[in-house]
Amino acid sequence: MLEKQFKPGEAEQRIYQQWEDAGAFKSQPDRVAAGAKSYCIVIPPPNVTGSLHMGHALNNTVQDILIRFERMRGKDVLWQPGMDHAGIATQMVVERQLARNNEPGRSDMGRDAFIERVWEWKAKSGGIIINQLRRLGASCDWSRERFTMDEGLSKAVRKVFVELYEADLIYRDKRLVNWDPVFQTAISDLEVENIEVDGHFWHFKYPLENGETYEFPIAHDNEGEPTEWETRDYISIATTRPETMLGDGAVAVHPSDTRYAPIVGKRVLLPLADRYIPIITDEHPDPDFGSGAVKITGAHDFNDYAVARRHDLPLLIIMDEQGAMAGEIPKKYIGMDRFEARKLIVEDIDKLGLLLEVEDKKVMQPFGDRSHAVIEPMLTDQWYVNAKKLAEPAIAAVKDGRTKFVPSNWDKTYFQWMDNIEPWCISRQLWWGHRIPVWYGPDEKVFVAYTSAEAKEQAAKHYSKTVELRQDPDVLDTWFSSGLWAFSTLGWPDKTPELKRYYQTDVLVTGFDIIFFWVARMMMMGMHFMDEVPFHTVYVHALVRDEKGAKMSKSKGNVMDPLDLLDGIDLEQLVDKRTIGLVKKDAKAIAKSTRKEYPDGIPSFGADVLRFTLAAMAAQGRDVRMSLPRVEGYRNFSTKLWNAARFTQMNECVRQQGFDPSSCNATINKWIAGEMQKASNAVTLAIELHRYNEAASAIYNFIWHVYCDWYLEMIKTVLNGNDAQAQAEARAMAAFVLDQILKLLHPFMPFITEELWQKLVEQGPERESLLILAQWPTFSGLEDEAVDREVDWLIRLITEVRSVRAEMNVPAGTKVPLIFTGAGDEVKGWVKTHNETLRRIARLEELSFSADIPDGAIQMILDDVTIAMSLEGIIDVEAEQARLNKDIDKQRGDIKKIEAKLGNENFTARAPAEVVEEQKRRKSDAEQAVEKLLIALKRVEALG
RNA sequence: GGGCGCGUAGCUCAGUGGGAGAGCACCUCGGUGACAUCGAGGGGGUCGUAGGUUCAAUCCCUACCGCGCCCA
Repeated sequence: MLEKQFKPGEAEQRIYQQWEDAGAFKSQPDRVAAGAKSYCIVIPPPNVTGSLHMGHALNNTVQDILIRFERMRGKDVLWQPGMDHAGIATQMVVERQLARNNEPGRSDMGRDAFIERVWEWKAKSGGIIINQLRRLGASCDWSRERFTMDEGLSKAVRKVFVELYEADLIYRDKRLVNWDPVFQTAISDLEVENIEVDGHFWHFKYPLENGETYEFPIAHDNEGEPTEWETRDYISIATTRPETMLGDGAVAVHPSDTRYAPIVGKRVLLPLADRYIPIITDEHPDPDFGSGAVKITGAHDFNDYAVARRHDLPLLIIMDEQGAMAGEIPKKYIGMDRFEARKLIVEDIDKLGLLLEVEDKKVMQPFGDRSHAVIEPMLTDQWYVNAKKLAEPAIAAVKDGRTKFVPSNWDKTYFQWMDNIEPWCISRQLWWGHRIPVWYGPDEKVFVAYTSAEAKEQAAKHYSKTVELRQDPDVLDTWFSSGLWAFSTLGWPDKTPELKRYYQTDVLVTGFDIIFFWVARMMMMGMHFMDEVPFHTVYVHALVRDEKGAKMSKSKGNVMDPLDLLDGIDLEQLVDKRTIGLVKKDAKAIAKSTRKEYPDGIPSFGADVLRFTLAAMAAQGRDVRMSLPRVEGYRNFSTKLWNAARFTQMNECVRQQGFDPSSCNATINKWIAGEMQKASNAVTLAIELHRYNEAASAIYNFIWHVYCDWYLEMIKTVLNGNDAQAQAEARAMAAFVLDQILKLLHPFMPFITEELWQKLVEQGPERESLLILAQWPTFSGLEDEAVDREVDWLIRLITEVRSVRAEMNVPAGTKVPLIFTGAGDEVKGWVKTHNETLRRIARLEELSFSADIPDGAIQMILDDVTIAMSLEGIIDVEAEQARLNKDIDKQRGDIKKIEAKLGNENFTARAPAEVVEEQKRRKSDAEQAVEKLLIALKRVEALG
């Protein structure tokens, strides 16, 4: 006998172990031999430093739904798991650990020792997330787990680098990059977050050479013509970053800006630096913004860099790798931090009498997404991928539909990025990562090779003698290796059977935030090296937000940890967790709101409930708002299923070997067979279309509102009755449908369904396999229109009786007789057949037929039949009149609306015939109802 | 400035060119041999605003208002 409740905490780990022991997660090549298709998903590799958040939970729930679904459909399924090495993040974690332990830092211990240390860290503390994914129920083939720094994947990386270099698609270049002064490495555009902060706009005077002057307009009339001028011996420039002025190479004005026309070509004195720089014209300055004159600091600003290149201006580097002032600038600033220097430079300019004005201004400032340091544009030598070239086939592949985005509008995002793609800077000044396979000779000649031995060989050939080579100290961007993920994990560059079987993979499931980072790069690499798209479908799911729609973030204190929903957490622990590491003021506010929102902490829901909630809320194109009441609702749903199973068990609903659902005689069994077929088709189709919320709601409704609310209720008569044959049929059918329910629900709620699957064998035949390996249901031919009509009538009758009873205050316990008037043979037959069931469910006494409606009865109209509910004693005449009148009004309202339509010639002439027919049918139904209701009303009035 | 998306019941959200839906919340009744994490019944919406297309618009188109995200 089943326990009273399902206990996820106890069951989940046990069941997961069973799956693994049975090898259920492993791919099944033998299925291919038997004619089945292969199906493959590569996991978006989580970060080795990462831990599970709601986004992962949603992402992996969706993947697991697909994987379990296709596995049950008999495909040879591979869900390829793994992690990426997360260059910056991991290096940061280990460096912090060293600092905390007062151990020698990275540079003190040296490169090899440090890398060894990172591996140690990984072995001990890395990859927490993998176990968290297991907790969620993810059925990845863990025997194939890969890591981007594995030997095989590293080999792939080297091959890709060498081949792209040889194809001129990788090159070295001196360009401006985003420089992270904390990690002292270049980072890509995508790793920069632009955030609006409070800043200032400083206005400086740059004096003209030799005290020259010009007339500058300071007032204008309505037409914009200048009316007043002043004589100036300077040009006014404005900047949000004064410290960069030491590196200015020119002042630029727009060619159409007549105000400055007299001084274009002249020179100004660059204050503090005591250099003369030219005034030039360029399209870049906006005449309407600030003074219209812009200082040009080519080596420290992306826009200025472009201007400097156009005009061949000097690129003066005035900062070092840590963001300290350096280079050919006055001695007093050298070595000073950039923000200190900013203050001092403003002061010094002020002292010179050249500070015009300081404005408060919101400025967009670039921050490193890992270090949160202000990013500096820096002129450095880096390695680049010619992304523009690689993007061409990747763009074409989406244009012609070889890869489809779901929902489809994401292709716009993809195109927008790909069409404007910039060279991809792939070198990073880090130690943790794939070392760039480039060696330099004594004369800086570049040798690109798979190994240092090969490089030496090349060099020996080139120089005709043995020379010392120096390997490039840098490593590659992490995304360079994860861009290969879809084929490197399958064994590429070796020609493995897995590569052949699973590439191209099927669906990529991802959040939109990494379309650029990852999807685009996998598309480019896949097209170039495999000559085929890496996946035919990219399913883009939403962001998980809090219940108010805010992005979850530590600083807002609204983060919901998926594991807390699985295991539960008490209030104090939750408060601690949310406030740790925050400044006091924030911590206090967050503690308060947390206490208010979760006065009892969070109860334990288990993985099934979390998964179902995420699936049910994952409507395409909309964010998921995680709310506790919703989670509770789905917990109740799982309990409902559990109790339904207990019910079948108590009633000896035992599965029958080889049971055929089309073999049933009883209407109700035929009906549930049809409903089961509809539900199974709906779930299947919805998953195929990636409409997970629709799939979830189809199975939810079938279980709760069809199987439990009606089917189980209706067969109780038979189950408790004396007809052994009917009883056997109902038992077998109830058990059979429950089995199908477990299968249909399994991709969403794997644990509870597997548990029931196994526990429901106390009687009946053994299971052939675990549920995870059972066959997905497909049915046809089980629907029967006549049966549906009959059961629909029963349901409407019962609902009507219940409704009227409640409305007329007939006590729930009172059994009342029902008299049918005007019933045809069909209805008479139905009533006879289901007599007992009707009496039990609707709490009725005797069901009889009569030509006359008795006086003093409550009257109901069901199609063409009037049904009287006789009560002992007197009915409330007024209430009954009101009830009937209300219904009449409603029906008449409907009739009026329909008449308006039918009276419109355009409608009858142009609308499809079936639509017109439908309206006519509805009208006559309503008229019939009104007619009967009026008679009923008259009868009641006669009483009064 | 460019792009994407969202305004539907008190809340959270589905949905559809032809009779407005769910869950939660709310109100009433109910300890009835699966289930009170339950059952039965009920109230509640001019589907953001204004135009247009159409026989017909909550749905398609346009504009506007409000909100969110991404990119510059």
